[in-house]
Amino acid sequence: MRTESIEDYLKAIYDIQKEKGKVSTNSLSEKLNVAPASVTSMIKKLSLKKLLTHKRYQGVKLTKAGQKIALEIIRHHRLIELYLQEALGVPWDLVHNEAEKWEHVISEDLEERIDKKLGYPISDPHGSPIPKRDGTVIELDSIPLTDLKPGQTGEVAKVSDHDPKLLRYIGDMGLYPKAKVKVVSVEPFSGPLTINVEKNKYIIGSEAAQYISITNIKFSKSELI
Amino acid sequence: MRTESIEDYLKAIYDIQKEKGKVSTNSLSEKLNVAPASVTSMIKKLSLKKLLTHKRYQGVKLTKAGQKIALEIIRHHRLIELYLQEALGVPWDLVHNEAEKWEHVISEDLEERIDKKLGYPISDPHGSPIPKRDGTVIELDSIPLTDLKPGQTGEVAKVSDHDPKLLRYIGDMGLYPKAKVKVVSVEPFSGPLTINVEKNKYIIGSEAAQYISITNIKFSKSELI
DNA sequence: ATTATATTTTAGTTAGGACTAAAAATTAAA
DNA sequence: TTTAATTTTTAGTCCTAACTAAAATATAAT
Repeated sequence: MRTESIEDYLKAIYDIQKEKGKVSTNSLSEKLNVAPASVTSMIKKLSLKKLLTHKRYQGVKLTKAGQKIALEIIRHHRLIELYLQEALGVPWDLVHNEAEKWEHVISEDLEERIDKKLGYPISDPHGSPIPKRDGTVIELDSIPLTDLKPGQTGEVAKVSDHDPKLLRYIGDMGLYPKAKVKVVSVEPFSGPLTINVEKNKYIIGSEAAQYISITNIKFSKSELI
Repeated sequence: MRTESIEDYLKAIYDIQKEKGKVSTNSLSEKLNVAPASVTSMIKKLSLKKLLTHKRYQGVKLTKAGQKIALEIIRHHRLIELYLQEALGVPWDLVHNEAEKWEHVISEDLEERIDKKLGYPISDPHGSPIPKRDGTVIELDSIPLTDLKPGQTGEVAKVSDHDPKLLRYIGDMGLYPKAKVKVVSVEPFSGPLTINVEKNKYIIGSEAAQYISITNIKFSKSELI
């Protein structure tokens, strides 16, 4: 059987694999907010179902079958996020939680209708790519805003979507995907960054800046962008 | 806690109460497709939670609190059905199953957005009234199509929504809510009915006709409607 | 190399919600 | 009213997926 819980685990594994490479029991425990022991037993089950492989103390890895399910759910999630924003005006800091539930119960037929309605989009409101039905995903490479040097410009590729408060903060500065950013200065010791977003100047803490990914990086001498 | 299962029971109880008056353990068992023994234990739990009262061998009755939840879920269900049809073109025989899942996970905020988008509608695609947020429901009274006598006309108030095949059959004859119907003749021994729908003539079995409710009944001598 | 720390797993519970089989209570029929 | 049929409840299991506490294994530090 394919429970909601199983889908959540597979999705989490996919995400962590992408982010950190290694998927440990503890990282899953933290991401899913369950005790490590619970993760162990679920890993055992998923392994039996051949949805992942597991080497003790070296983490887990999705099989083809496991990844297929993970991508299907992620596709649901991101299509739903975008749909809620576009069609129903749900603010971008709330779409995530709503999608988190709906993603498990939407039919393939409805998924297809939504996809069509949106014109077969390639990314969600936070800039993450929407996997295709066949499991293709195009991840653009990007680096954290904190890695830019003063004088460098780029555009927002994606932002982390898990904390609504953070999203509201980021949104207030206009840091949506595709927004042009220039780093004006960076304070030492992980201090705040002074940036220009489109024509406006902001100061942003490195904590928050970490969650913003930038692509298309260039160097610019101009005061503006 | 308010689980999906609990919500399903409360909804089923509300429906049966409306339909048959008495809500027995067996009727719930049948409607929910679970064993009678399972119903008994759930009734015990819901009774403890003060969501219903129960007199042995006389059935259950929702409390105010129980009815409130039931109506909230039914409201979700019907709003979602209509939304899927209107906004995404989901055919009316499929909206029920889709809504059956989504109804449990939609937020009140999203419910409100959908309600607004639809212009605060009063009934779903099958003609059932959409309860208001405050728990108000306006049920129009109507009788089964099988109860009409030859020569009587009326309009479709609502149709049963549980069987997609039945709905497709009904839909093919144009028997949507508000459609004008005239009963031309009725064969004895629960035989088929000859009816006019708008301008077209059909023969429909009494089995199917039972699930179509008619309102606004009049007598007409005209051949047409 | 030995100790300390961190990570993972085992063992044993718990809660929700279903099931079957059998007993008990109620209603209907003879 | 006694028997028969129906309805409901008990009793005991099972499965999923969480939990805590304690044991085992790996990694890091002295």
